[in-house]
Formats: sequence, structure tokens, C-alpha cells
Amino acid sequence: MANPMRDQKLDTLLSSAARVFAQHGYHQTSMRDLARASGISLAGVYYYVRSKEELLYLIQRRNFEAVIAGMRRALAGVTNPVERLYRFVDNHLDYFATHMAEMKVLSHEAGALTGDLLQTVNDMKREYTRVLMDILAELEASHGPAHLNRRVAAYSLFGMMNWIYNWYDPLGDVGVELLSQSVCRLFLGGYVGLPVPESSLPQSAAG
Amino acid sequence: MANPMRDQKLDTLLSSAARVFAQHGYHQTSMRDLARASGISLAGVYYYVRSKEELLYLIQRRNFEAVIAGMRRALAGVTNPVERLYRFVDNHLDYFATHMAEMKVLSHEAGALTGDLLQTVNDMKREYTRVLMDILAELEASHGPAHLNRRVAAYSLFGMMNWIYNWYDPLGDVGVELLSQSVCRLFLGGYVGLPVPESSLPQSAAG
Amino acid sequence: MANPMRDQKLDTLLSSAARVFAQHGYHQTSMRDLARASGISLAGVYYYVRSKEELLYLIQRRNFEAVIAGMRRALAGVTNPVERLYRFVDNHLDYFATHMAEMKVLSHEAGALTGDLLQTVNDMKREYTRVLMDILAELEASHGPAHLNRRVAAYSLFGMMNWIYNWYDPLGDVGVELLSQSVCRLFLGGYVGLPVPESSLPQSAAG
Amino acid sequence: MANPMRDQKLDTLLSSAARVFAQHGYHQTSMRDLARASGISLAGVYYYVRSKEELLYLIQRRNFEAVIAGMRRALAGVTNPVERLYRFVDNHLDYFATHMAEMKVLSHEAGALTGDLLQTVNDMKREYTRVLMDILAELEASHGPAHLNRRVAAYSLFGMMNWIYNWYDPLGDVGVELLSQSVCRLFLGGYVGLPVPESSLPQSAAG
DNA sequence: TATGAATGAGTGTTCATTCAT
DNA sequence: TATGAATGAACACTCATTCAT
Repeated sequence: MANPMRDQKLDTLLSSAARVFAQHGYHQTSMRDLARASGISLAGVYYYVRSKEELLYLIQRRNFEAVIAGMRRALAGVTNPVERLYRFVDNHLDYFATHMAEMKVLSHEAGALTGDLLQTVNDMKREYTRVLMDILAELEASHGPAHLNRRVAAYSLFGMMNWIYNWYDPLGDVGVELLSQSVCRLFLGGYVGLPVPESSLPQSAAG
Repeated sequence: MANPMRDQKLDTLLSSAARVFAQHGYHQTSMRDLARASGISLAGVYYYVRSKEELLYLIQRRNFEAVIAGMRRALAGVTNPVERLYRFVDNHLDYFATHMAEMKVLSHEAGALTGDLLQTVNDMKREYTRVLMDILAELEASHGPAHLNRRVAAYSLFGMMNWIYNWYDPLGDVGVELLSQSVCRLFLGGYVGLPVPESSLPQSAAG
Repeated sequence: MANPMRDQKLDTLLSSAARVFAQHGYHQTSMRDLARASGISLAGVYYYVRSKEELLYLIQRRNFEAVIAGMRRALAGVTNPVERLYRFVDNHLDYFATHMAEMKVLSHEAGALTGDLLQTVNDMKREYTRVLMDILAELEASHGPAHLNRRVAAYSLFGMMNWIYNWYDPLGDVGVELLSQSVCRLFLGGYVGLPVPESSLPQSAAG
Repeated sequence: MANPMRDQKLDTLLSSAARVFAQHGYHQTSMRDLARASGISLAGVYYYVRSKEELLYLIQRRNFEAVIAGMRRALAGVTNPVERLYRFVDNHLDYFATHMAEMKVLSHEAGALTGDLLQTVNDMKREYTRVLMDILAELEASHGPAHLNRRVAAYSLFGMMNWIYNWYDPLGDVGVELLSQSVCRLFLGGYVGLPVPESSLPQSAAG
């Protein structure tokens, strides 16, 4: 049943595809592009994958699974909510930074899947989001009260993290560790650490 | 020279197109789809627009111009950095929430433009980013020091804001005003207002 | 609404297609073949038909409609069952002989349609068969009793008539009129006019 | 030289293939379909058969050979022309009814062969047709004169018999024996046994 | 004897775009 | 100002077939 040669070729194909998808976008990329990039013939690609959409699905699923597995390992045995949050963020950004192409495909091409494939990936997202939400709940219990709605906070954090494919360069000045710390600090204590009471915030356009 | 009839039809076309682009994606959408959605004949679309790419460009430029114009109005005469930041964020999210389709197209289809059209939009983005960076600098001067690198902070804020097309429902529980306040608070004071000293953050995998 | 130019071009396309389908078979024929045969560009074909299957459907429907319309005209006002049968056969074979390609496509490619298109054509076939069955019933009433099951007789007659695309040459020795007479005579009186009572027929392998 | 194992597997392959060809048509069926249906691997099929066309050829030849061999047996020693005709028809329909799939492939996919393979099958058809034509000649000598052209009569009879794959159900009401009798009677004595003199048939559209 | 892996050629179909009117 | 007609180029995908093993 298991076939290491085949799996290895499939891996090569998936990572080539992720690279090209990340660069040009899923819909812009033709199967011929993928064949060329992976060194397989066009028809050969179909020996490993049923369709272009399945290829996208495999990229998304495999990498999301890796993120989730890493997250479980990172959180195992850790109880301090602040520490748990940090590890959650660090795992996410670390994987992102070392798999920029794949994660851009995961973040940017979320809407390209349909049907059962979409369902499966969405289920994983829900599970992953749940974990973060739970951490936030613990955080509120230990360090609360929260300054804002928990769901808004969670998605804002995901926004910070998932947006990085638009600007972050893993080889640039800011290392992944620093990035993780920055995002964590921003999330936990704010940019300049202002304790922002309700009244201190401007109401709409009024001063 | 000016032709109000033409401009009005173009507006209709652009907003129809934004809606369809937002729903199905730029590359997924065919000119026939746009013709159908706007009630114009396929060939007629080409009377108002040179190409599909120009259509995308016009959507991005017009809406970005509106965002920038609104931002200028909101900041005019305001000197308090906190207030300026709030107004920057509020303008961004308010426009986003009231133009979800257009802003999704602006956020999600950034990479679909090429050449001069891309250049022009990128110039606007640079200008817009500059303004936020300057506000952060003022903020550091008045409330500093910052907990993190300014550039990282700026892009994290943009991440929070631009990611909302993935989850935010303008008609749902969380109103735009609350959303703006939440993002501002998160950015300024953090989720639970922890004063996060260097040492309190875990180093890598170590506690 | 009506567009004579378009209809004329569609007619040309349909008859070219029928010719090529008849010669090489529906599935063997590519849309490129049809484009070449009709002098239209490949994409141009799709301006007139939605799909290859619709093209086949249109050929089948149009010609079957013509056969049925001709049959109705031929039977109008005629009451003598023998005369009615002759006219039914003559109409069928005359149309067949003057539209060999189209009728071969109708006879031979019956199974190539699917779904609603198949349904529609099958409905016409049922209607057409019904008319023959009714004529046979009248024939039995006036000249009966029948030597064999009515349904078997009807399908045998259709077999004789629809099989001709395998051997008949409209330009050869046997004219259509003679063909019609021959089939009618065969059906009505047999090859040599033997009155074949039950007992005169051999039982299985026994003499 | 002879290899019974191989022959047996080939038989399995041929009958699976006939079934699938009959159901979906020769050109519609892929070698993968055939591999699946026969339980052999795709490449394995090519061990037994040089090409898809040869597969079709083998089906057609084998079954036609069986029909011809049966016909020879059935006619052996029989001299009465009526009896000979009946036996010819009965053999044909009996084999057809017990090998519907194969015979549909023989009847319907006649045009799918090319070159030498087509030639060989056509030679068999000519030989087979010759036998029927001779029987008709004997029939005319003993029971004549004929009501119609001998060639037209022969092909009409083949039409009746070969068309049955379009309507006949071997498991239905009408047994093969009855079918044979019916076709024979129809051919010999007509549907209602009308003695059809020249003048009694309508001339074209005239009464 | 049998097959997993691979491919060049071709399939039906859609696309953004043009142009005569 | 607007469109029906038309197309070259490209698309995702399938095909019969081969070949090393």
C-alpha cells in the first residue's frame, strides 16, 4: 500500500505547485505551468493528482495539518495562558515564515476550494480557531477583563498573522522570533502599552 | 469633455464588477459575467473600459482614493497622536465596512494588476502607509517607547484591518464603531492590557 | 427576435455537421473537424451551439420533426389502412434517401444523447412509433388477422427502413420509389407471398 | 504453442469488452474502462491485445465466425428453401439473442474498424450475405416469382434482424423462437398475407 | 506474465478581445 | 453610443499507448 517513491514525487509536485501558486495565484496558474515547474509532463501530473483543485486541497490540508500538529506539540503540558498564547502565535508564525509559499496559498486561496474539499479544510480552520478562542478565555480568566470582544480579538490576531505574506521577508531584518514576540506583545499589551479606558477613546468624529 | 451620462454608467459598471469580483474573484470572473451583472452587452463593456485589468484598476484606484480622501479629512486639524490613530483606523474600517466588495477586491486582488497600473496603486499604498508610520512616530514621541518595531506594528495593524473581509459581517452583532474601537484598543493597549516587559516573554521554547 | 442570417448559418453548420457525423461517427468527430467542415472558426461554432451534444440534438430533432411533419401531411385525409401504411413508409424512406447523412445520424447515434435532450428525441420517437402501431391495428381490423405480434412487426419494419444507411445508395439502381414499394410489399405480402400457416413453419431444429 | 490459460483470459477480456462496448459504445469506452471491467491492469490488457481496435476486431470476428459456423451446421443437409431460410434466420436471431452485447458491437460498430481488420470482417459479411442471397434464389425458383428485388429483400431481412439490438429484450415476453418465426413469416408471407399485385400498390402520392 | 509510471497528442470548452455596423 | 458576430489562444483534462521492471 505505502509507496515511498510515489509519495516523494508527490511531495515534490506539491511544493513546486505551492511555489507557483504563491507567486502567480491559483487561478492564474495553469496545469502546464505546474508540469513545467515540477519537471513532470502535463499528463504525468494527473498520475499523482486527480485535478487542479485536489492539488490545491492537498497543499492546504498538508500544511494546515502540520501547523495544527506543531501547535499541539507546542501547547502540550503548558498551562499558563500567556505562555500558551505565545506558543500558539510562535508556532503559527514560525511555520508561516519557513513555508511562506504554502501558507500564502493557505491564506490567500481559501476561497478557491469548493464542495467537500472546502468543507474539510474549513473544519480544520474551525478546530484551530477554537483552540485560540479557548486560550483567550483562559487569558481573560487569569488576566481579564478583556478590552474587547473575544471573537474580534481572535480574528484580529489571525489578521495580523495571516497578512504577513503581503509584507514579511523571512530573510530580512526582522527574524521570526522577533516577529512572534512583536505580535504577541502587540496583542497582549498594545503598541505603547496604553491602558485604554472606555472614556479615553474618541466617540466617532467627536474629540 | 465631461460626460455625466457616461460617468454614471461607468459607476454602475464598476460597482457591479466589484460585487462580482468580490464574490467569485477577479480571475474567476469573465467579462461575460460582468456584462450580465451590469446589464450592458459584452462589447458594450469595452466602450467604458479598455480591458478587464483596467476595470480592476479603476475599482482599486477609485476606492483607494476615497479612503485616502476620507483619511485626510478625518486627520485635518487633529494633532493628538492617539486621536489621529483612532481616526485613521476608524476611517479605514468605516469605508471597508460600507464598501466590503470594493475593499475585498482592493485587499485580495492586489497581485492581479501588472505594469503601470500596479505601480500607480502601489504608489498610493506607499503614501497611505507613510501616513500611518508617521502617526506611529508621533505616538512614540508622546507615549513611547514602543513595544515593537514600528514597521512591524504598522503592517500588523493593516493585517487586522484588511483581513476583516474574511470574517466581518457589517450587518452582524459587531457594529463598525465597536470594531474600530476594538482594533484601536487592541493596538494601543493590548487585549488584556498586560504591561509586557522584555523578560516576561518566553524565549523560544523556554519558559 | 427572429434572425434569418443567424438561422441560415446555423443551418449550414448543422448540415455540415450531419455530413461529418455520418461519415466518421459522432464521437470520432471533433469540434475542430466540424469547424473545418463548416468554414467557421472553432470558437465560432460555439456562438451557434452550446455544445457538441446540442449540435447532435439539433440535427436529430430538426430532421425527426421534418419526418413527422411529412408523415402528417402524407396521412392527412387518407383512411384506407394499406394506403396509410404505404404513405408512412414512403415518407420515411423518401426523407431518408434525400437526407442520408442526417438520417444515419438519427438512426445510428440514438444513444449518444443524454438527459433532457435524449428525453425530447425519445418522446418524438414514441409518438412516431405510436402512429405506425395504430396503422397496424387498422390493418388488422380490415385485412387481419396478423401473422405476428404487432410490436414485433412494427420494429421489424423500422429495422428494414432504418438499416438502409448500411447499404442503400440513393444514386444507384434502385430508386426511392421502388425501395418504398419493395418494403411495403415485403411487409404486406411477404417476399414470395407464401400464406404461412402456423403448422407449415418448422419447429426449432425439427423439420 | 497453444496456451489455454492465455486463451481463457483473453476470452474473459473479450466478453467484458463486448459488454462495455455494447453499453457505452466503442469510442466512448476507454482502455481504462476495459481494464477495470475485466479485472486486468491497464498495461496488462496490452499483453493480450495489440490495440483497442484489435480488441474490437477480435470481438467482431469471433462472434461472426460463430454465427457463420452455426449457420453452416443449421443448413447442412437441408434442401427445402423455406426450411433453409428459416434455419438461417433462426440461427442468426438465436445467436443474437444469446449474445446481445457482442452482436450489438458487431452490428453497431461496423464502421469503427479500418484497414485490414475491416477488410477481413467485410469479407465474412460478404460470404454470409452470399449464402442468404443463394437461399433467396432457390426460394424464387421453387416458390417464385419474387415480389421485389432480391438484394433489397436480403438487406431488408438483415435490417429486421440486426436492428433488434435497439428494441428486443431476450428476457421479455417474446421468446427467441417466436421472434424467429415472426421474422420468417413476415419475410415469407407478409404481415397480413395480402397477395400484393403490382397494380394494388399506390403510385407515389396518387391513390 | 503482468504492471506502475509516464507521456504526446488530442478533447470539448471558455476566454478576453476585436470590429463592422 | 452600443452590439452581434467572430476568433486565436489558452484551459483543465483524457486518451491510447509505451516501457522498464
